[in-house]
Parts: sequence; structure tokens; C-alpha cells
Amino acid sequence: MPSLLTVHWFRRDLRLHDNAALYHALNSGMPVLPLFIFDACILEDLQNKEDQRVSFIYETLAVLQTHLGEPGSSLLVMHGEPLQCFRQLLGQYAIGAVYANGDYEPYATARDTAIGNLLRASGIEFHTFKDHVIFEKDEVVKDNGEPYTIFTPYSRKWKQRLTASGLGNYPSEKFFHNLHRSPALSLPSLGDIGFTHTPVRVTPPTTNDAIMTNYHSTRDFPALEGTTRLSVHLRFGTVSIRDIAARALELNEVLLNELIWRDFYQAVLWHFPHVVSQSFKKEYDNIAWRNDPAEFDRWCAGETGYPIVDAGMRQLSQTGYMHNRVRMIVASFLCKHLLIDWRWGEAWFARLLLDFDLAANNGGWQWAAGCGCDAAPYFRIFNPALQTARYDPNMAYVRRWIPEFESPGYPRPIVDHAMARQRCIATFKKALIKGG
DNA sequence: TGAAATGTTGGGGCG
DNA sequence: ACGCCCCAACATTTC
Repeated sequence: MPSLLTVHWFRRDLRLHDNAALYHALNSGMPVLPLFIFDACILEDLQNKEDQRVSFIYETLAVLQTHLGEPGSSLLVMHGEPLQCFRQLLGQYAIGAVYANGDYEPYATARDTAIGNLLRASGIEFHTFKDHVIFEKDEVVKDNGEPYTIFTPYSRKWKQRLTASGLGNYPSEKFFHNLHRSPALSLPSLGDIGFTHTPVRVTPPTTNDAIMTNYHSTRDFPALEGTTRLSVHLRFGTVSIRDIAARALELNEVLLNELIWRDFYQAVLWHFPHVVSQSFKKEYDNIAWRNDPAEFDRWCAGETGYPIVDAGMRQLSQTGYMHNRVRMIVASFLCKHLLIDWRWGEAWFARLLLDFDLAANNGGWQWAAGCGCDAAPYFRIFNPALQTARYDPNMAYVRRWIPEFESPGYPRPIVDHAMARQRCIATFKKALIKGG
């Protein structure tokens, strides 16, 4: 009888440092087999086979593989439906337990329920741990147990909770001697899983004290390097949220608040799963969206004739990233100036954003449309010209992404601002009265 | 984590 | 000197 193994299943926690489930796996008393599965159910939904995110994951797995090789271990990388992969694993290895970090998206929770059932039917424990967030769904709730729907009181309770319990950390590195020893296993190629390599340009998963210290005063200027650029690393777990929160706690309250928004939207998605397809405020689903496909195409292409909007949309399609201030501007523009359903914009972001996260993206779009938790009221309509004057006064960001800006080839505005503003207010008002 | 419309105030030019 | 008007500048309200 071979000795039993513990599997650590990497998902959106692609790091060895301060990893909760990995730490617990390494202390489970059994050698730890590190596993990653390219989930065929997720990959088949990606239409673009040059997806930066898949390349990012792939490159990160190669780094993990190298680091795991130092103590003589190796990452096992599989490709397929997770349930099938685990059936296969149970035939190949003597597995005593499976450890993983919690993933709160609807697909992930359904998947994990199925995997847990499969494993338990074979007498194998399936343990999940909190790792992706500081506080999960039921840890920050009102005194009566109900979930918060307004950010400010949520954040107040969140901070109280942090003071009481601290951040904690998981020194997984200290226990690498408990990894399962094996010769290096080869990764499948990107081609094997149906993708083509795409260059991924992201900043390294490190913190920058100067940026974090000045974050509150520089974050709104898209021409500056005034944000942390950690979103992609938080998405895939190539940094530890606990490490980032500890730095933010020390250096900048405004930055800490952004991390709290992240937990807030995760909790909102958990407690109100209808937001995936419907407005949080249901009366907003009565809005008579215009949904003009040609206008949507121009928005996607960055050809609306509004420079700040177009610059953002081009940054997105060319890099897989958009500055957060500009995300708010383009989202407001789509929903309010063009009267296109926020779900169209949400889907476009989901397709292109390297840092795409369902909860944060959905929360952000519902905020912009006015229909979400603690959302911007519907009559709060960004004026692209004023936003530009305020946050890109030298037009440096606009010029960086729109070389032909100020040339005759640049399109005229797709819609008149004053008209669009009045049309939006009238349309929303009508829907909200009708629905109420 | 808005913007525009409307209201108020107070300094200075001018008759 | 005084009242009147103009209009920034700021404040409040409304969407």
C-alpha cells in the first residue's frame, strides 16, 4: 500500500507564498502533490484563442514548476473537465485528501460541490480555505445577521473586524520538505489545450511603497503610473491579499478602501446571486435600453468621437487593461449616453480584461448603471469633457491611445452630450416610475 | 467615486 | 457718498 498523498489543487491562488490551503496541505501529515487543471468548461467559453489570461496562467505555471523543482517536487498539470480529471487522478494516485482555496463564483461553487461529492464518495476529504479575500461572505454582516448593501457601513464593520482578528499569514515556504517528491512533470503546451501564446505585459507582482503612499492623490490620473497595477495578480493569486492589505493598512487608507470594495462585491455576489443576470435593484430592468448594435460596435472599437472614452476602449483592446477612472467614464457613457444595457458592456470587459473578476466587474457595471448596491444614482452622468479636463488636463492619456486625435480622420461625437444627458434622465425616470 | 440649474452674496464700476 | 447693476464666486437644489 503506497503512502497516501494530499493534493493541493491550485485555482486562482497561483503562488507558493502565504497560501492558506497549501500551508494546511503541507501540514496535513501526507506528502503534497501540487495540481493545476486547465478547466475545459471555462476554456471552451473563451472565443479568442489568443487569450492573454491563458498565456498569463501558463507562464505562471512555468514559474511555479521551476520553484517546486528546487525541493524536488513537480506540479501536475491536467487539461479537461475537473470531474473527469479527478476520476482519472483517483485511479492513478492513492489520495487521502484534497485541499483548495475557496472560489465564490457561481460556476466555481457548483464545480466544487460536485468535486466534493465525488471525493467524499471515495472516502477522501475535500477541504477549502479562505485565501482570496480578507473577509468572506458571512464574516462582515449587520448585527442582525443580514448582509450589507451599502459600502460605508460595510467598510466600518470590516475595519472593526480587522482590528479584532488581524490579517494572519500562512508561511507555506517553511514546509516545502513535505511536498511529494517526483521527477519534473512536463506541462502540456498551450497548443495542446487549444490556445496560442500571446505576449503578456504585466507589472511584476510586487508592491511599490511610493505608489501606495501617494495612491489617494495620483490614482485618478490615467496618464500617471499612480495605481498599484495589482488587479491581475489579485485575480490569479500571484500575490497574497493579506500582504497587500497589510501594506495598505500601513500606508494608505484610500487604497485599503479599494481592497474593501473587493470583499464587498464578493459578498454581494454571494448573497444576491441574481445580480449575475439581473439588476440588483429590480426596477432598473424596466429601462427601455436603445441597444443600438452599431453604436455598441463604435464604443467597443474606441470610435465614439469622445477622446477620453475612445482612449480607454483602445487601451483595453490593445493591452487587456484600463485605468479605473476611465473604466467609470466609459461605463457611464455606454449606459447613459448611448442607453445600452450594462450587461453588454460587462460582457465586453469580461472578454478583454486581464484582471477580469466576475464579482468586481459586475459590481462596477451595476454601480455605473445606477442599478447596483450603493450605486451611483441614475442622474449622476459623467461629462466626458469635464472628466478629461479634471483628470487628463494635458491630454497625455488621450494622445497616448489616440494618435490621430486632432486629425481630420478622428470621428465626430457619436451623440451630443446635452441631448444624451436629457434623454438618459427621461428614460431612466420613466422606467423607475413605471416599475415603482 | 457628478453635473447642471438655480440661488445667494459681495466687491467694484458707474452714474 | 450712495444706490444700482453686473457678475464672479460660492452655495444649494435638482436631476
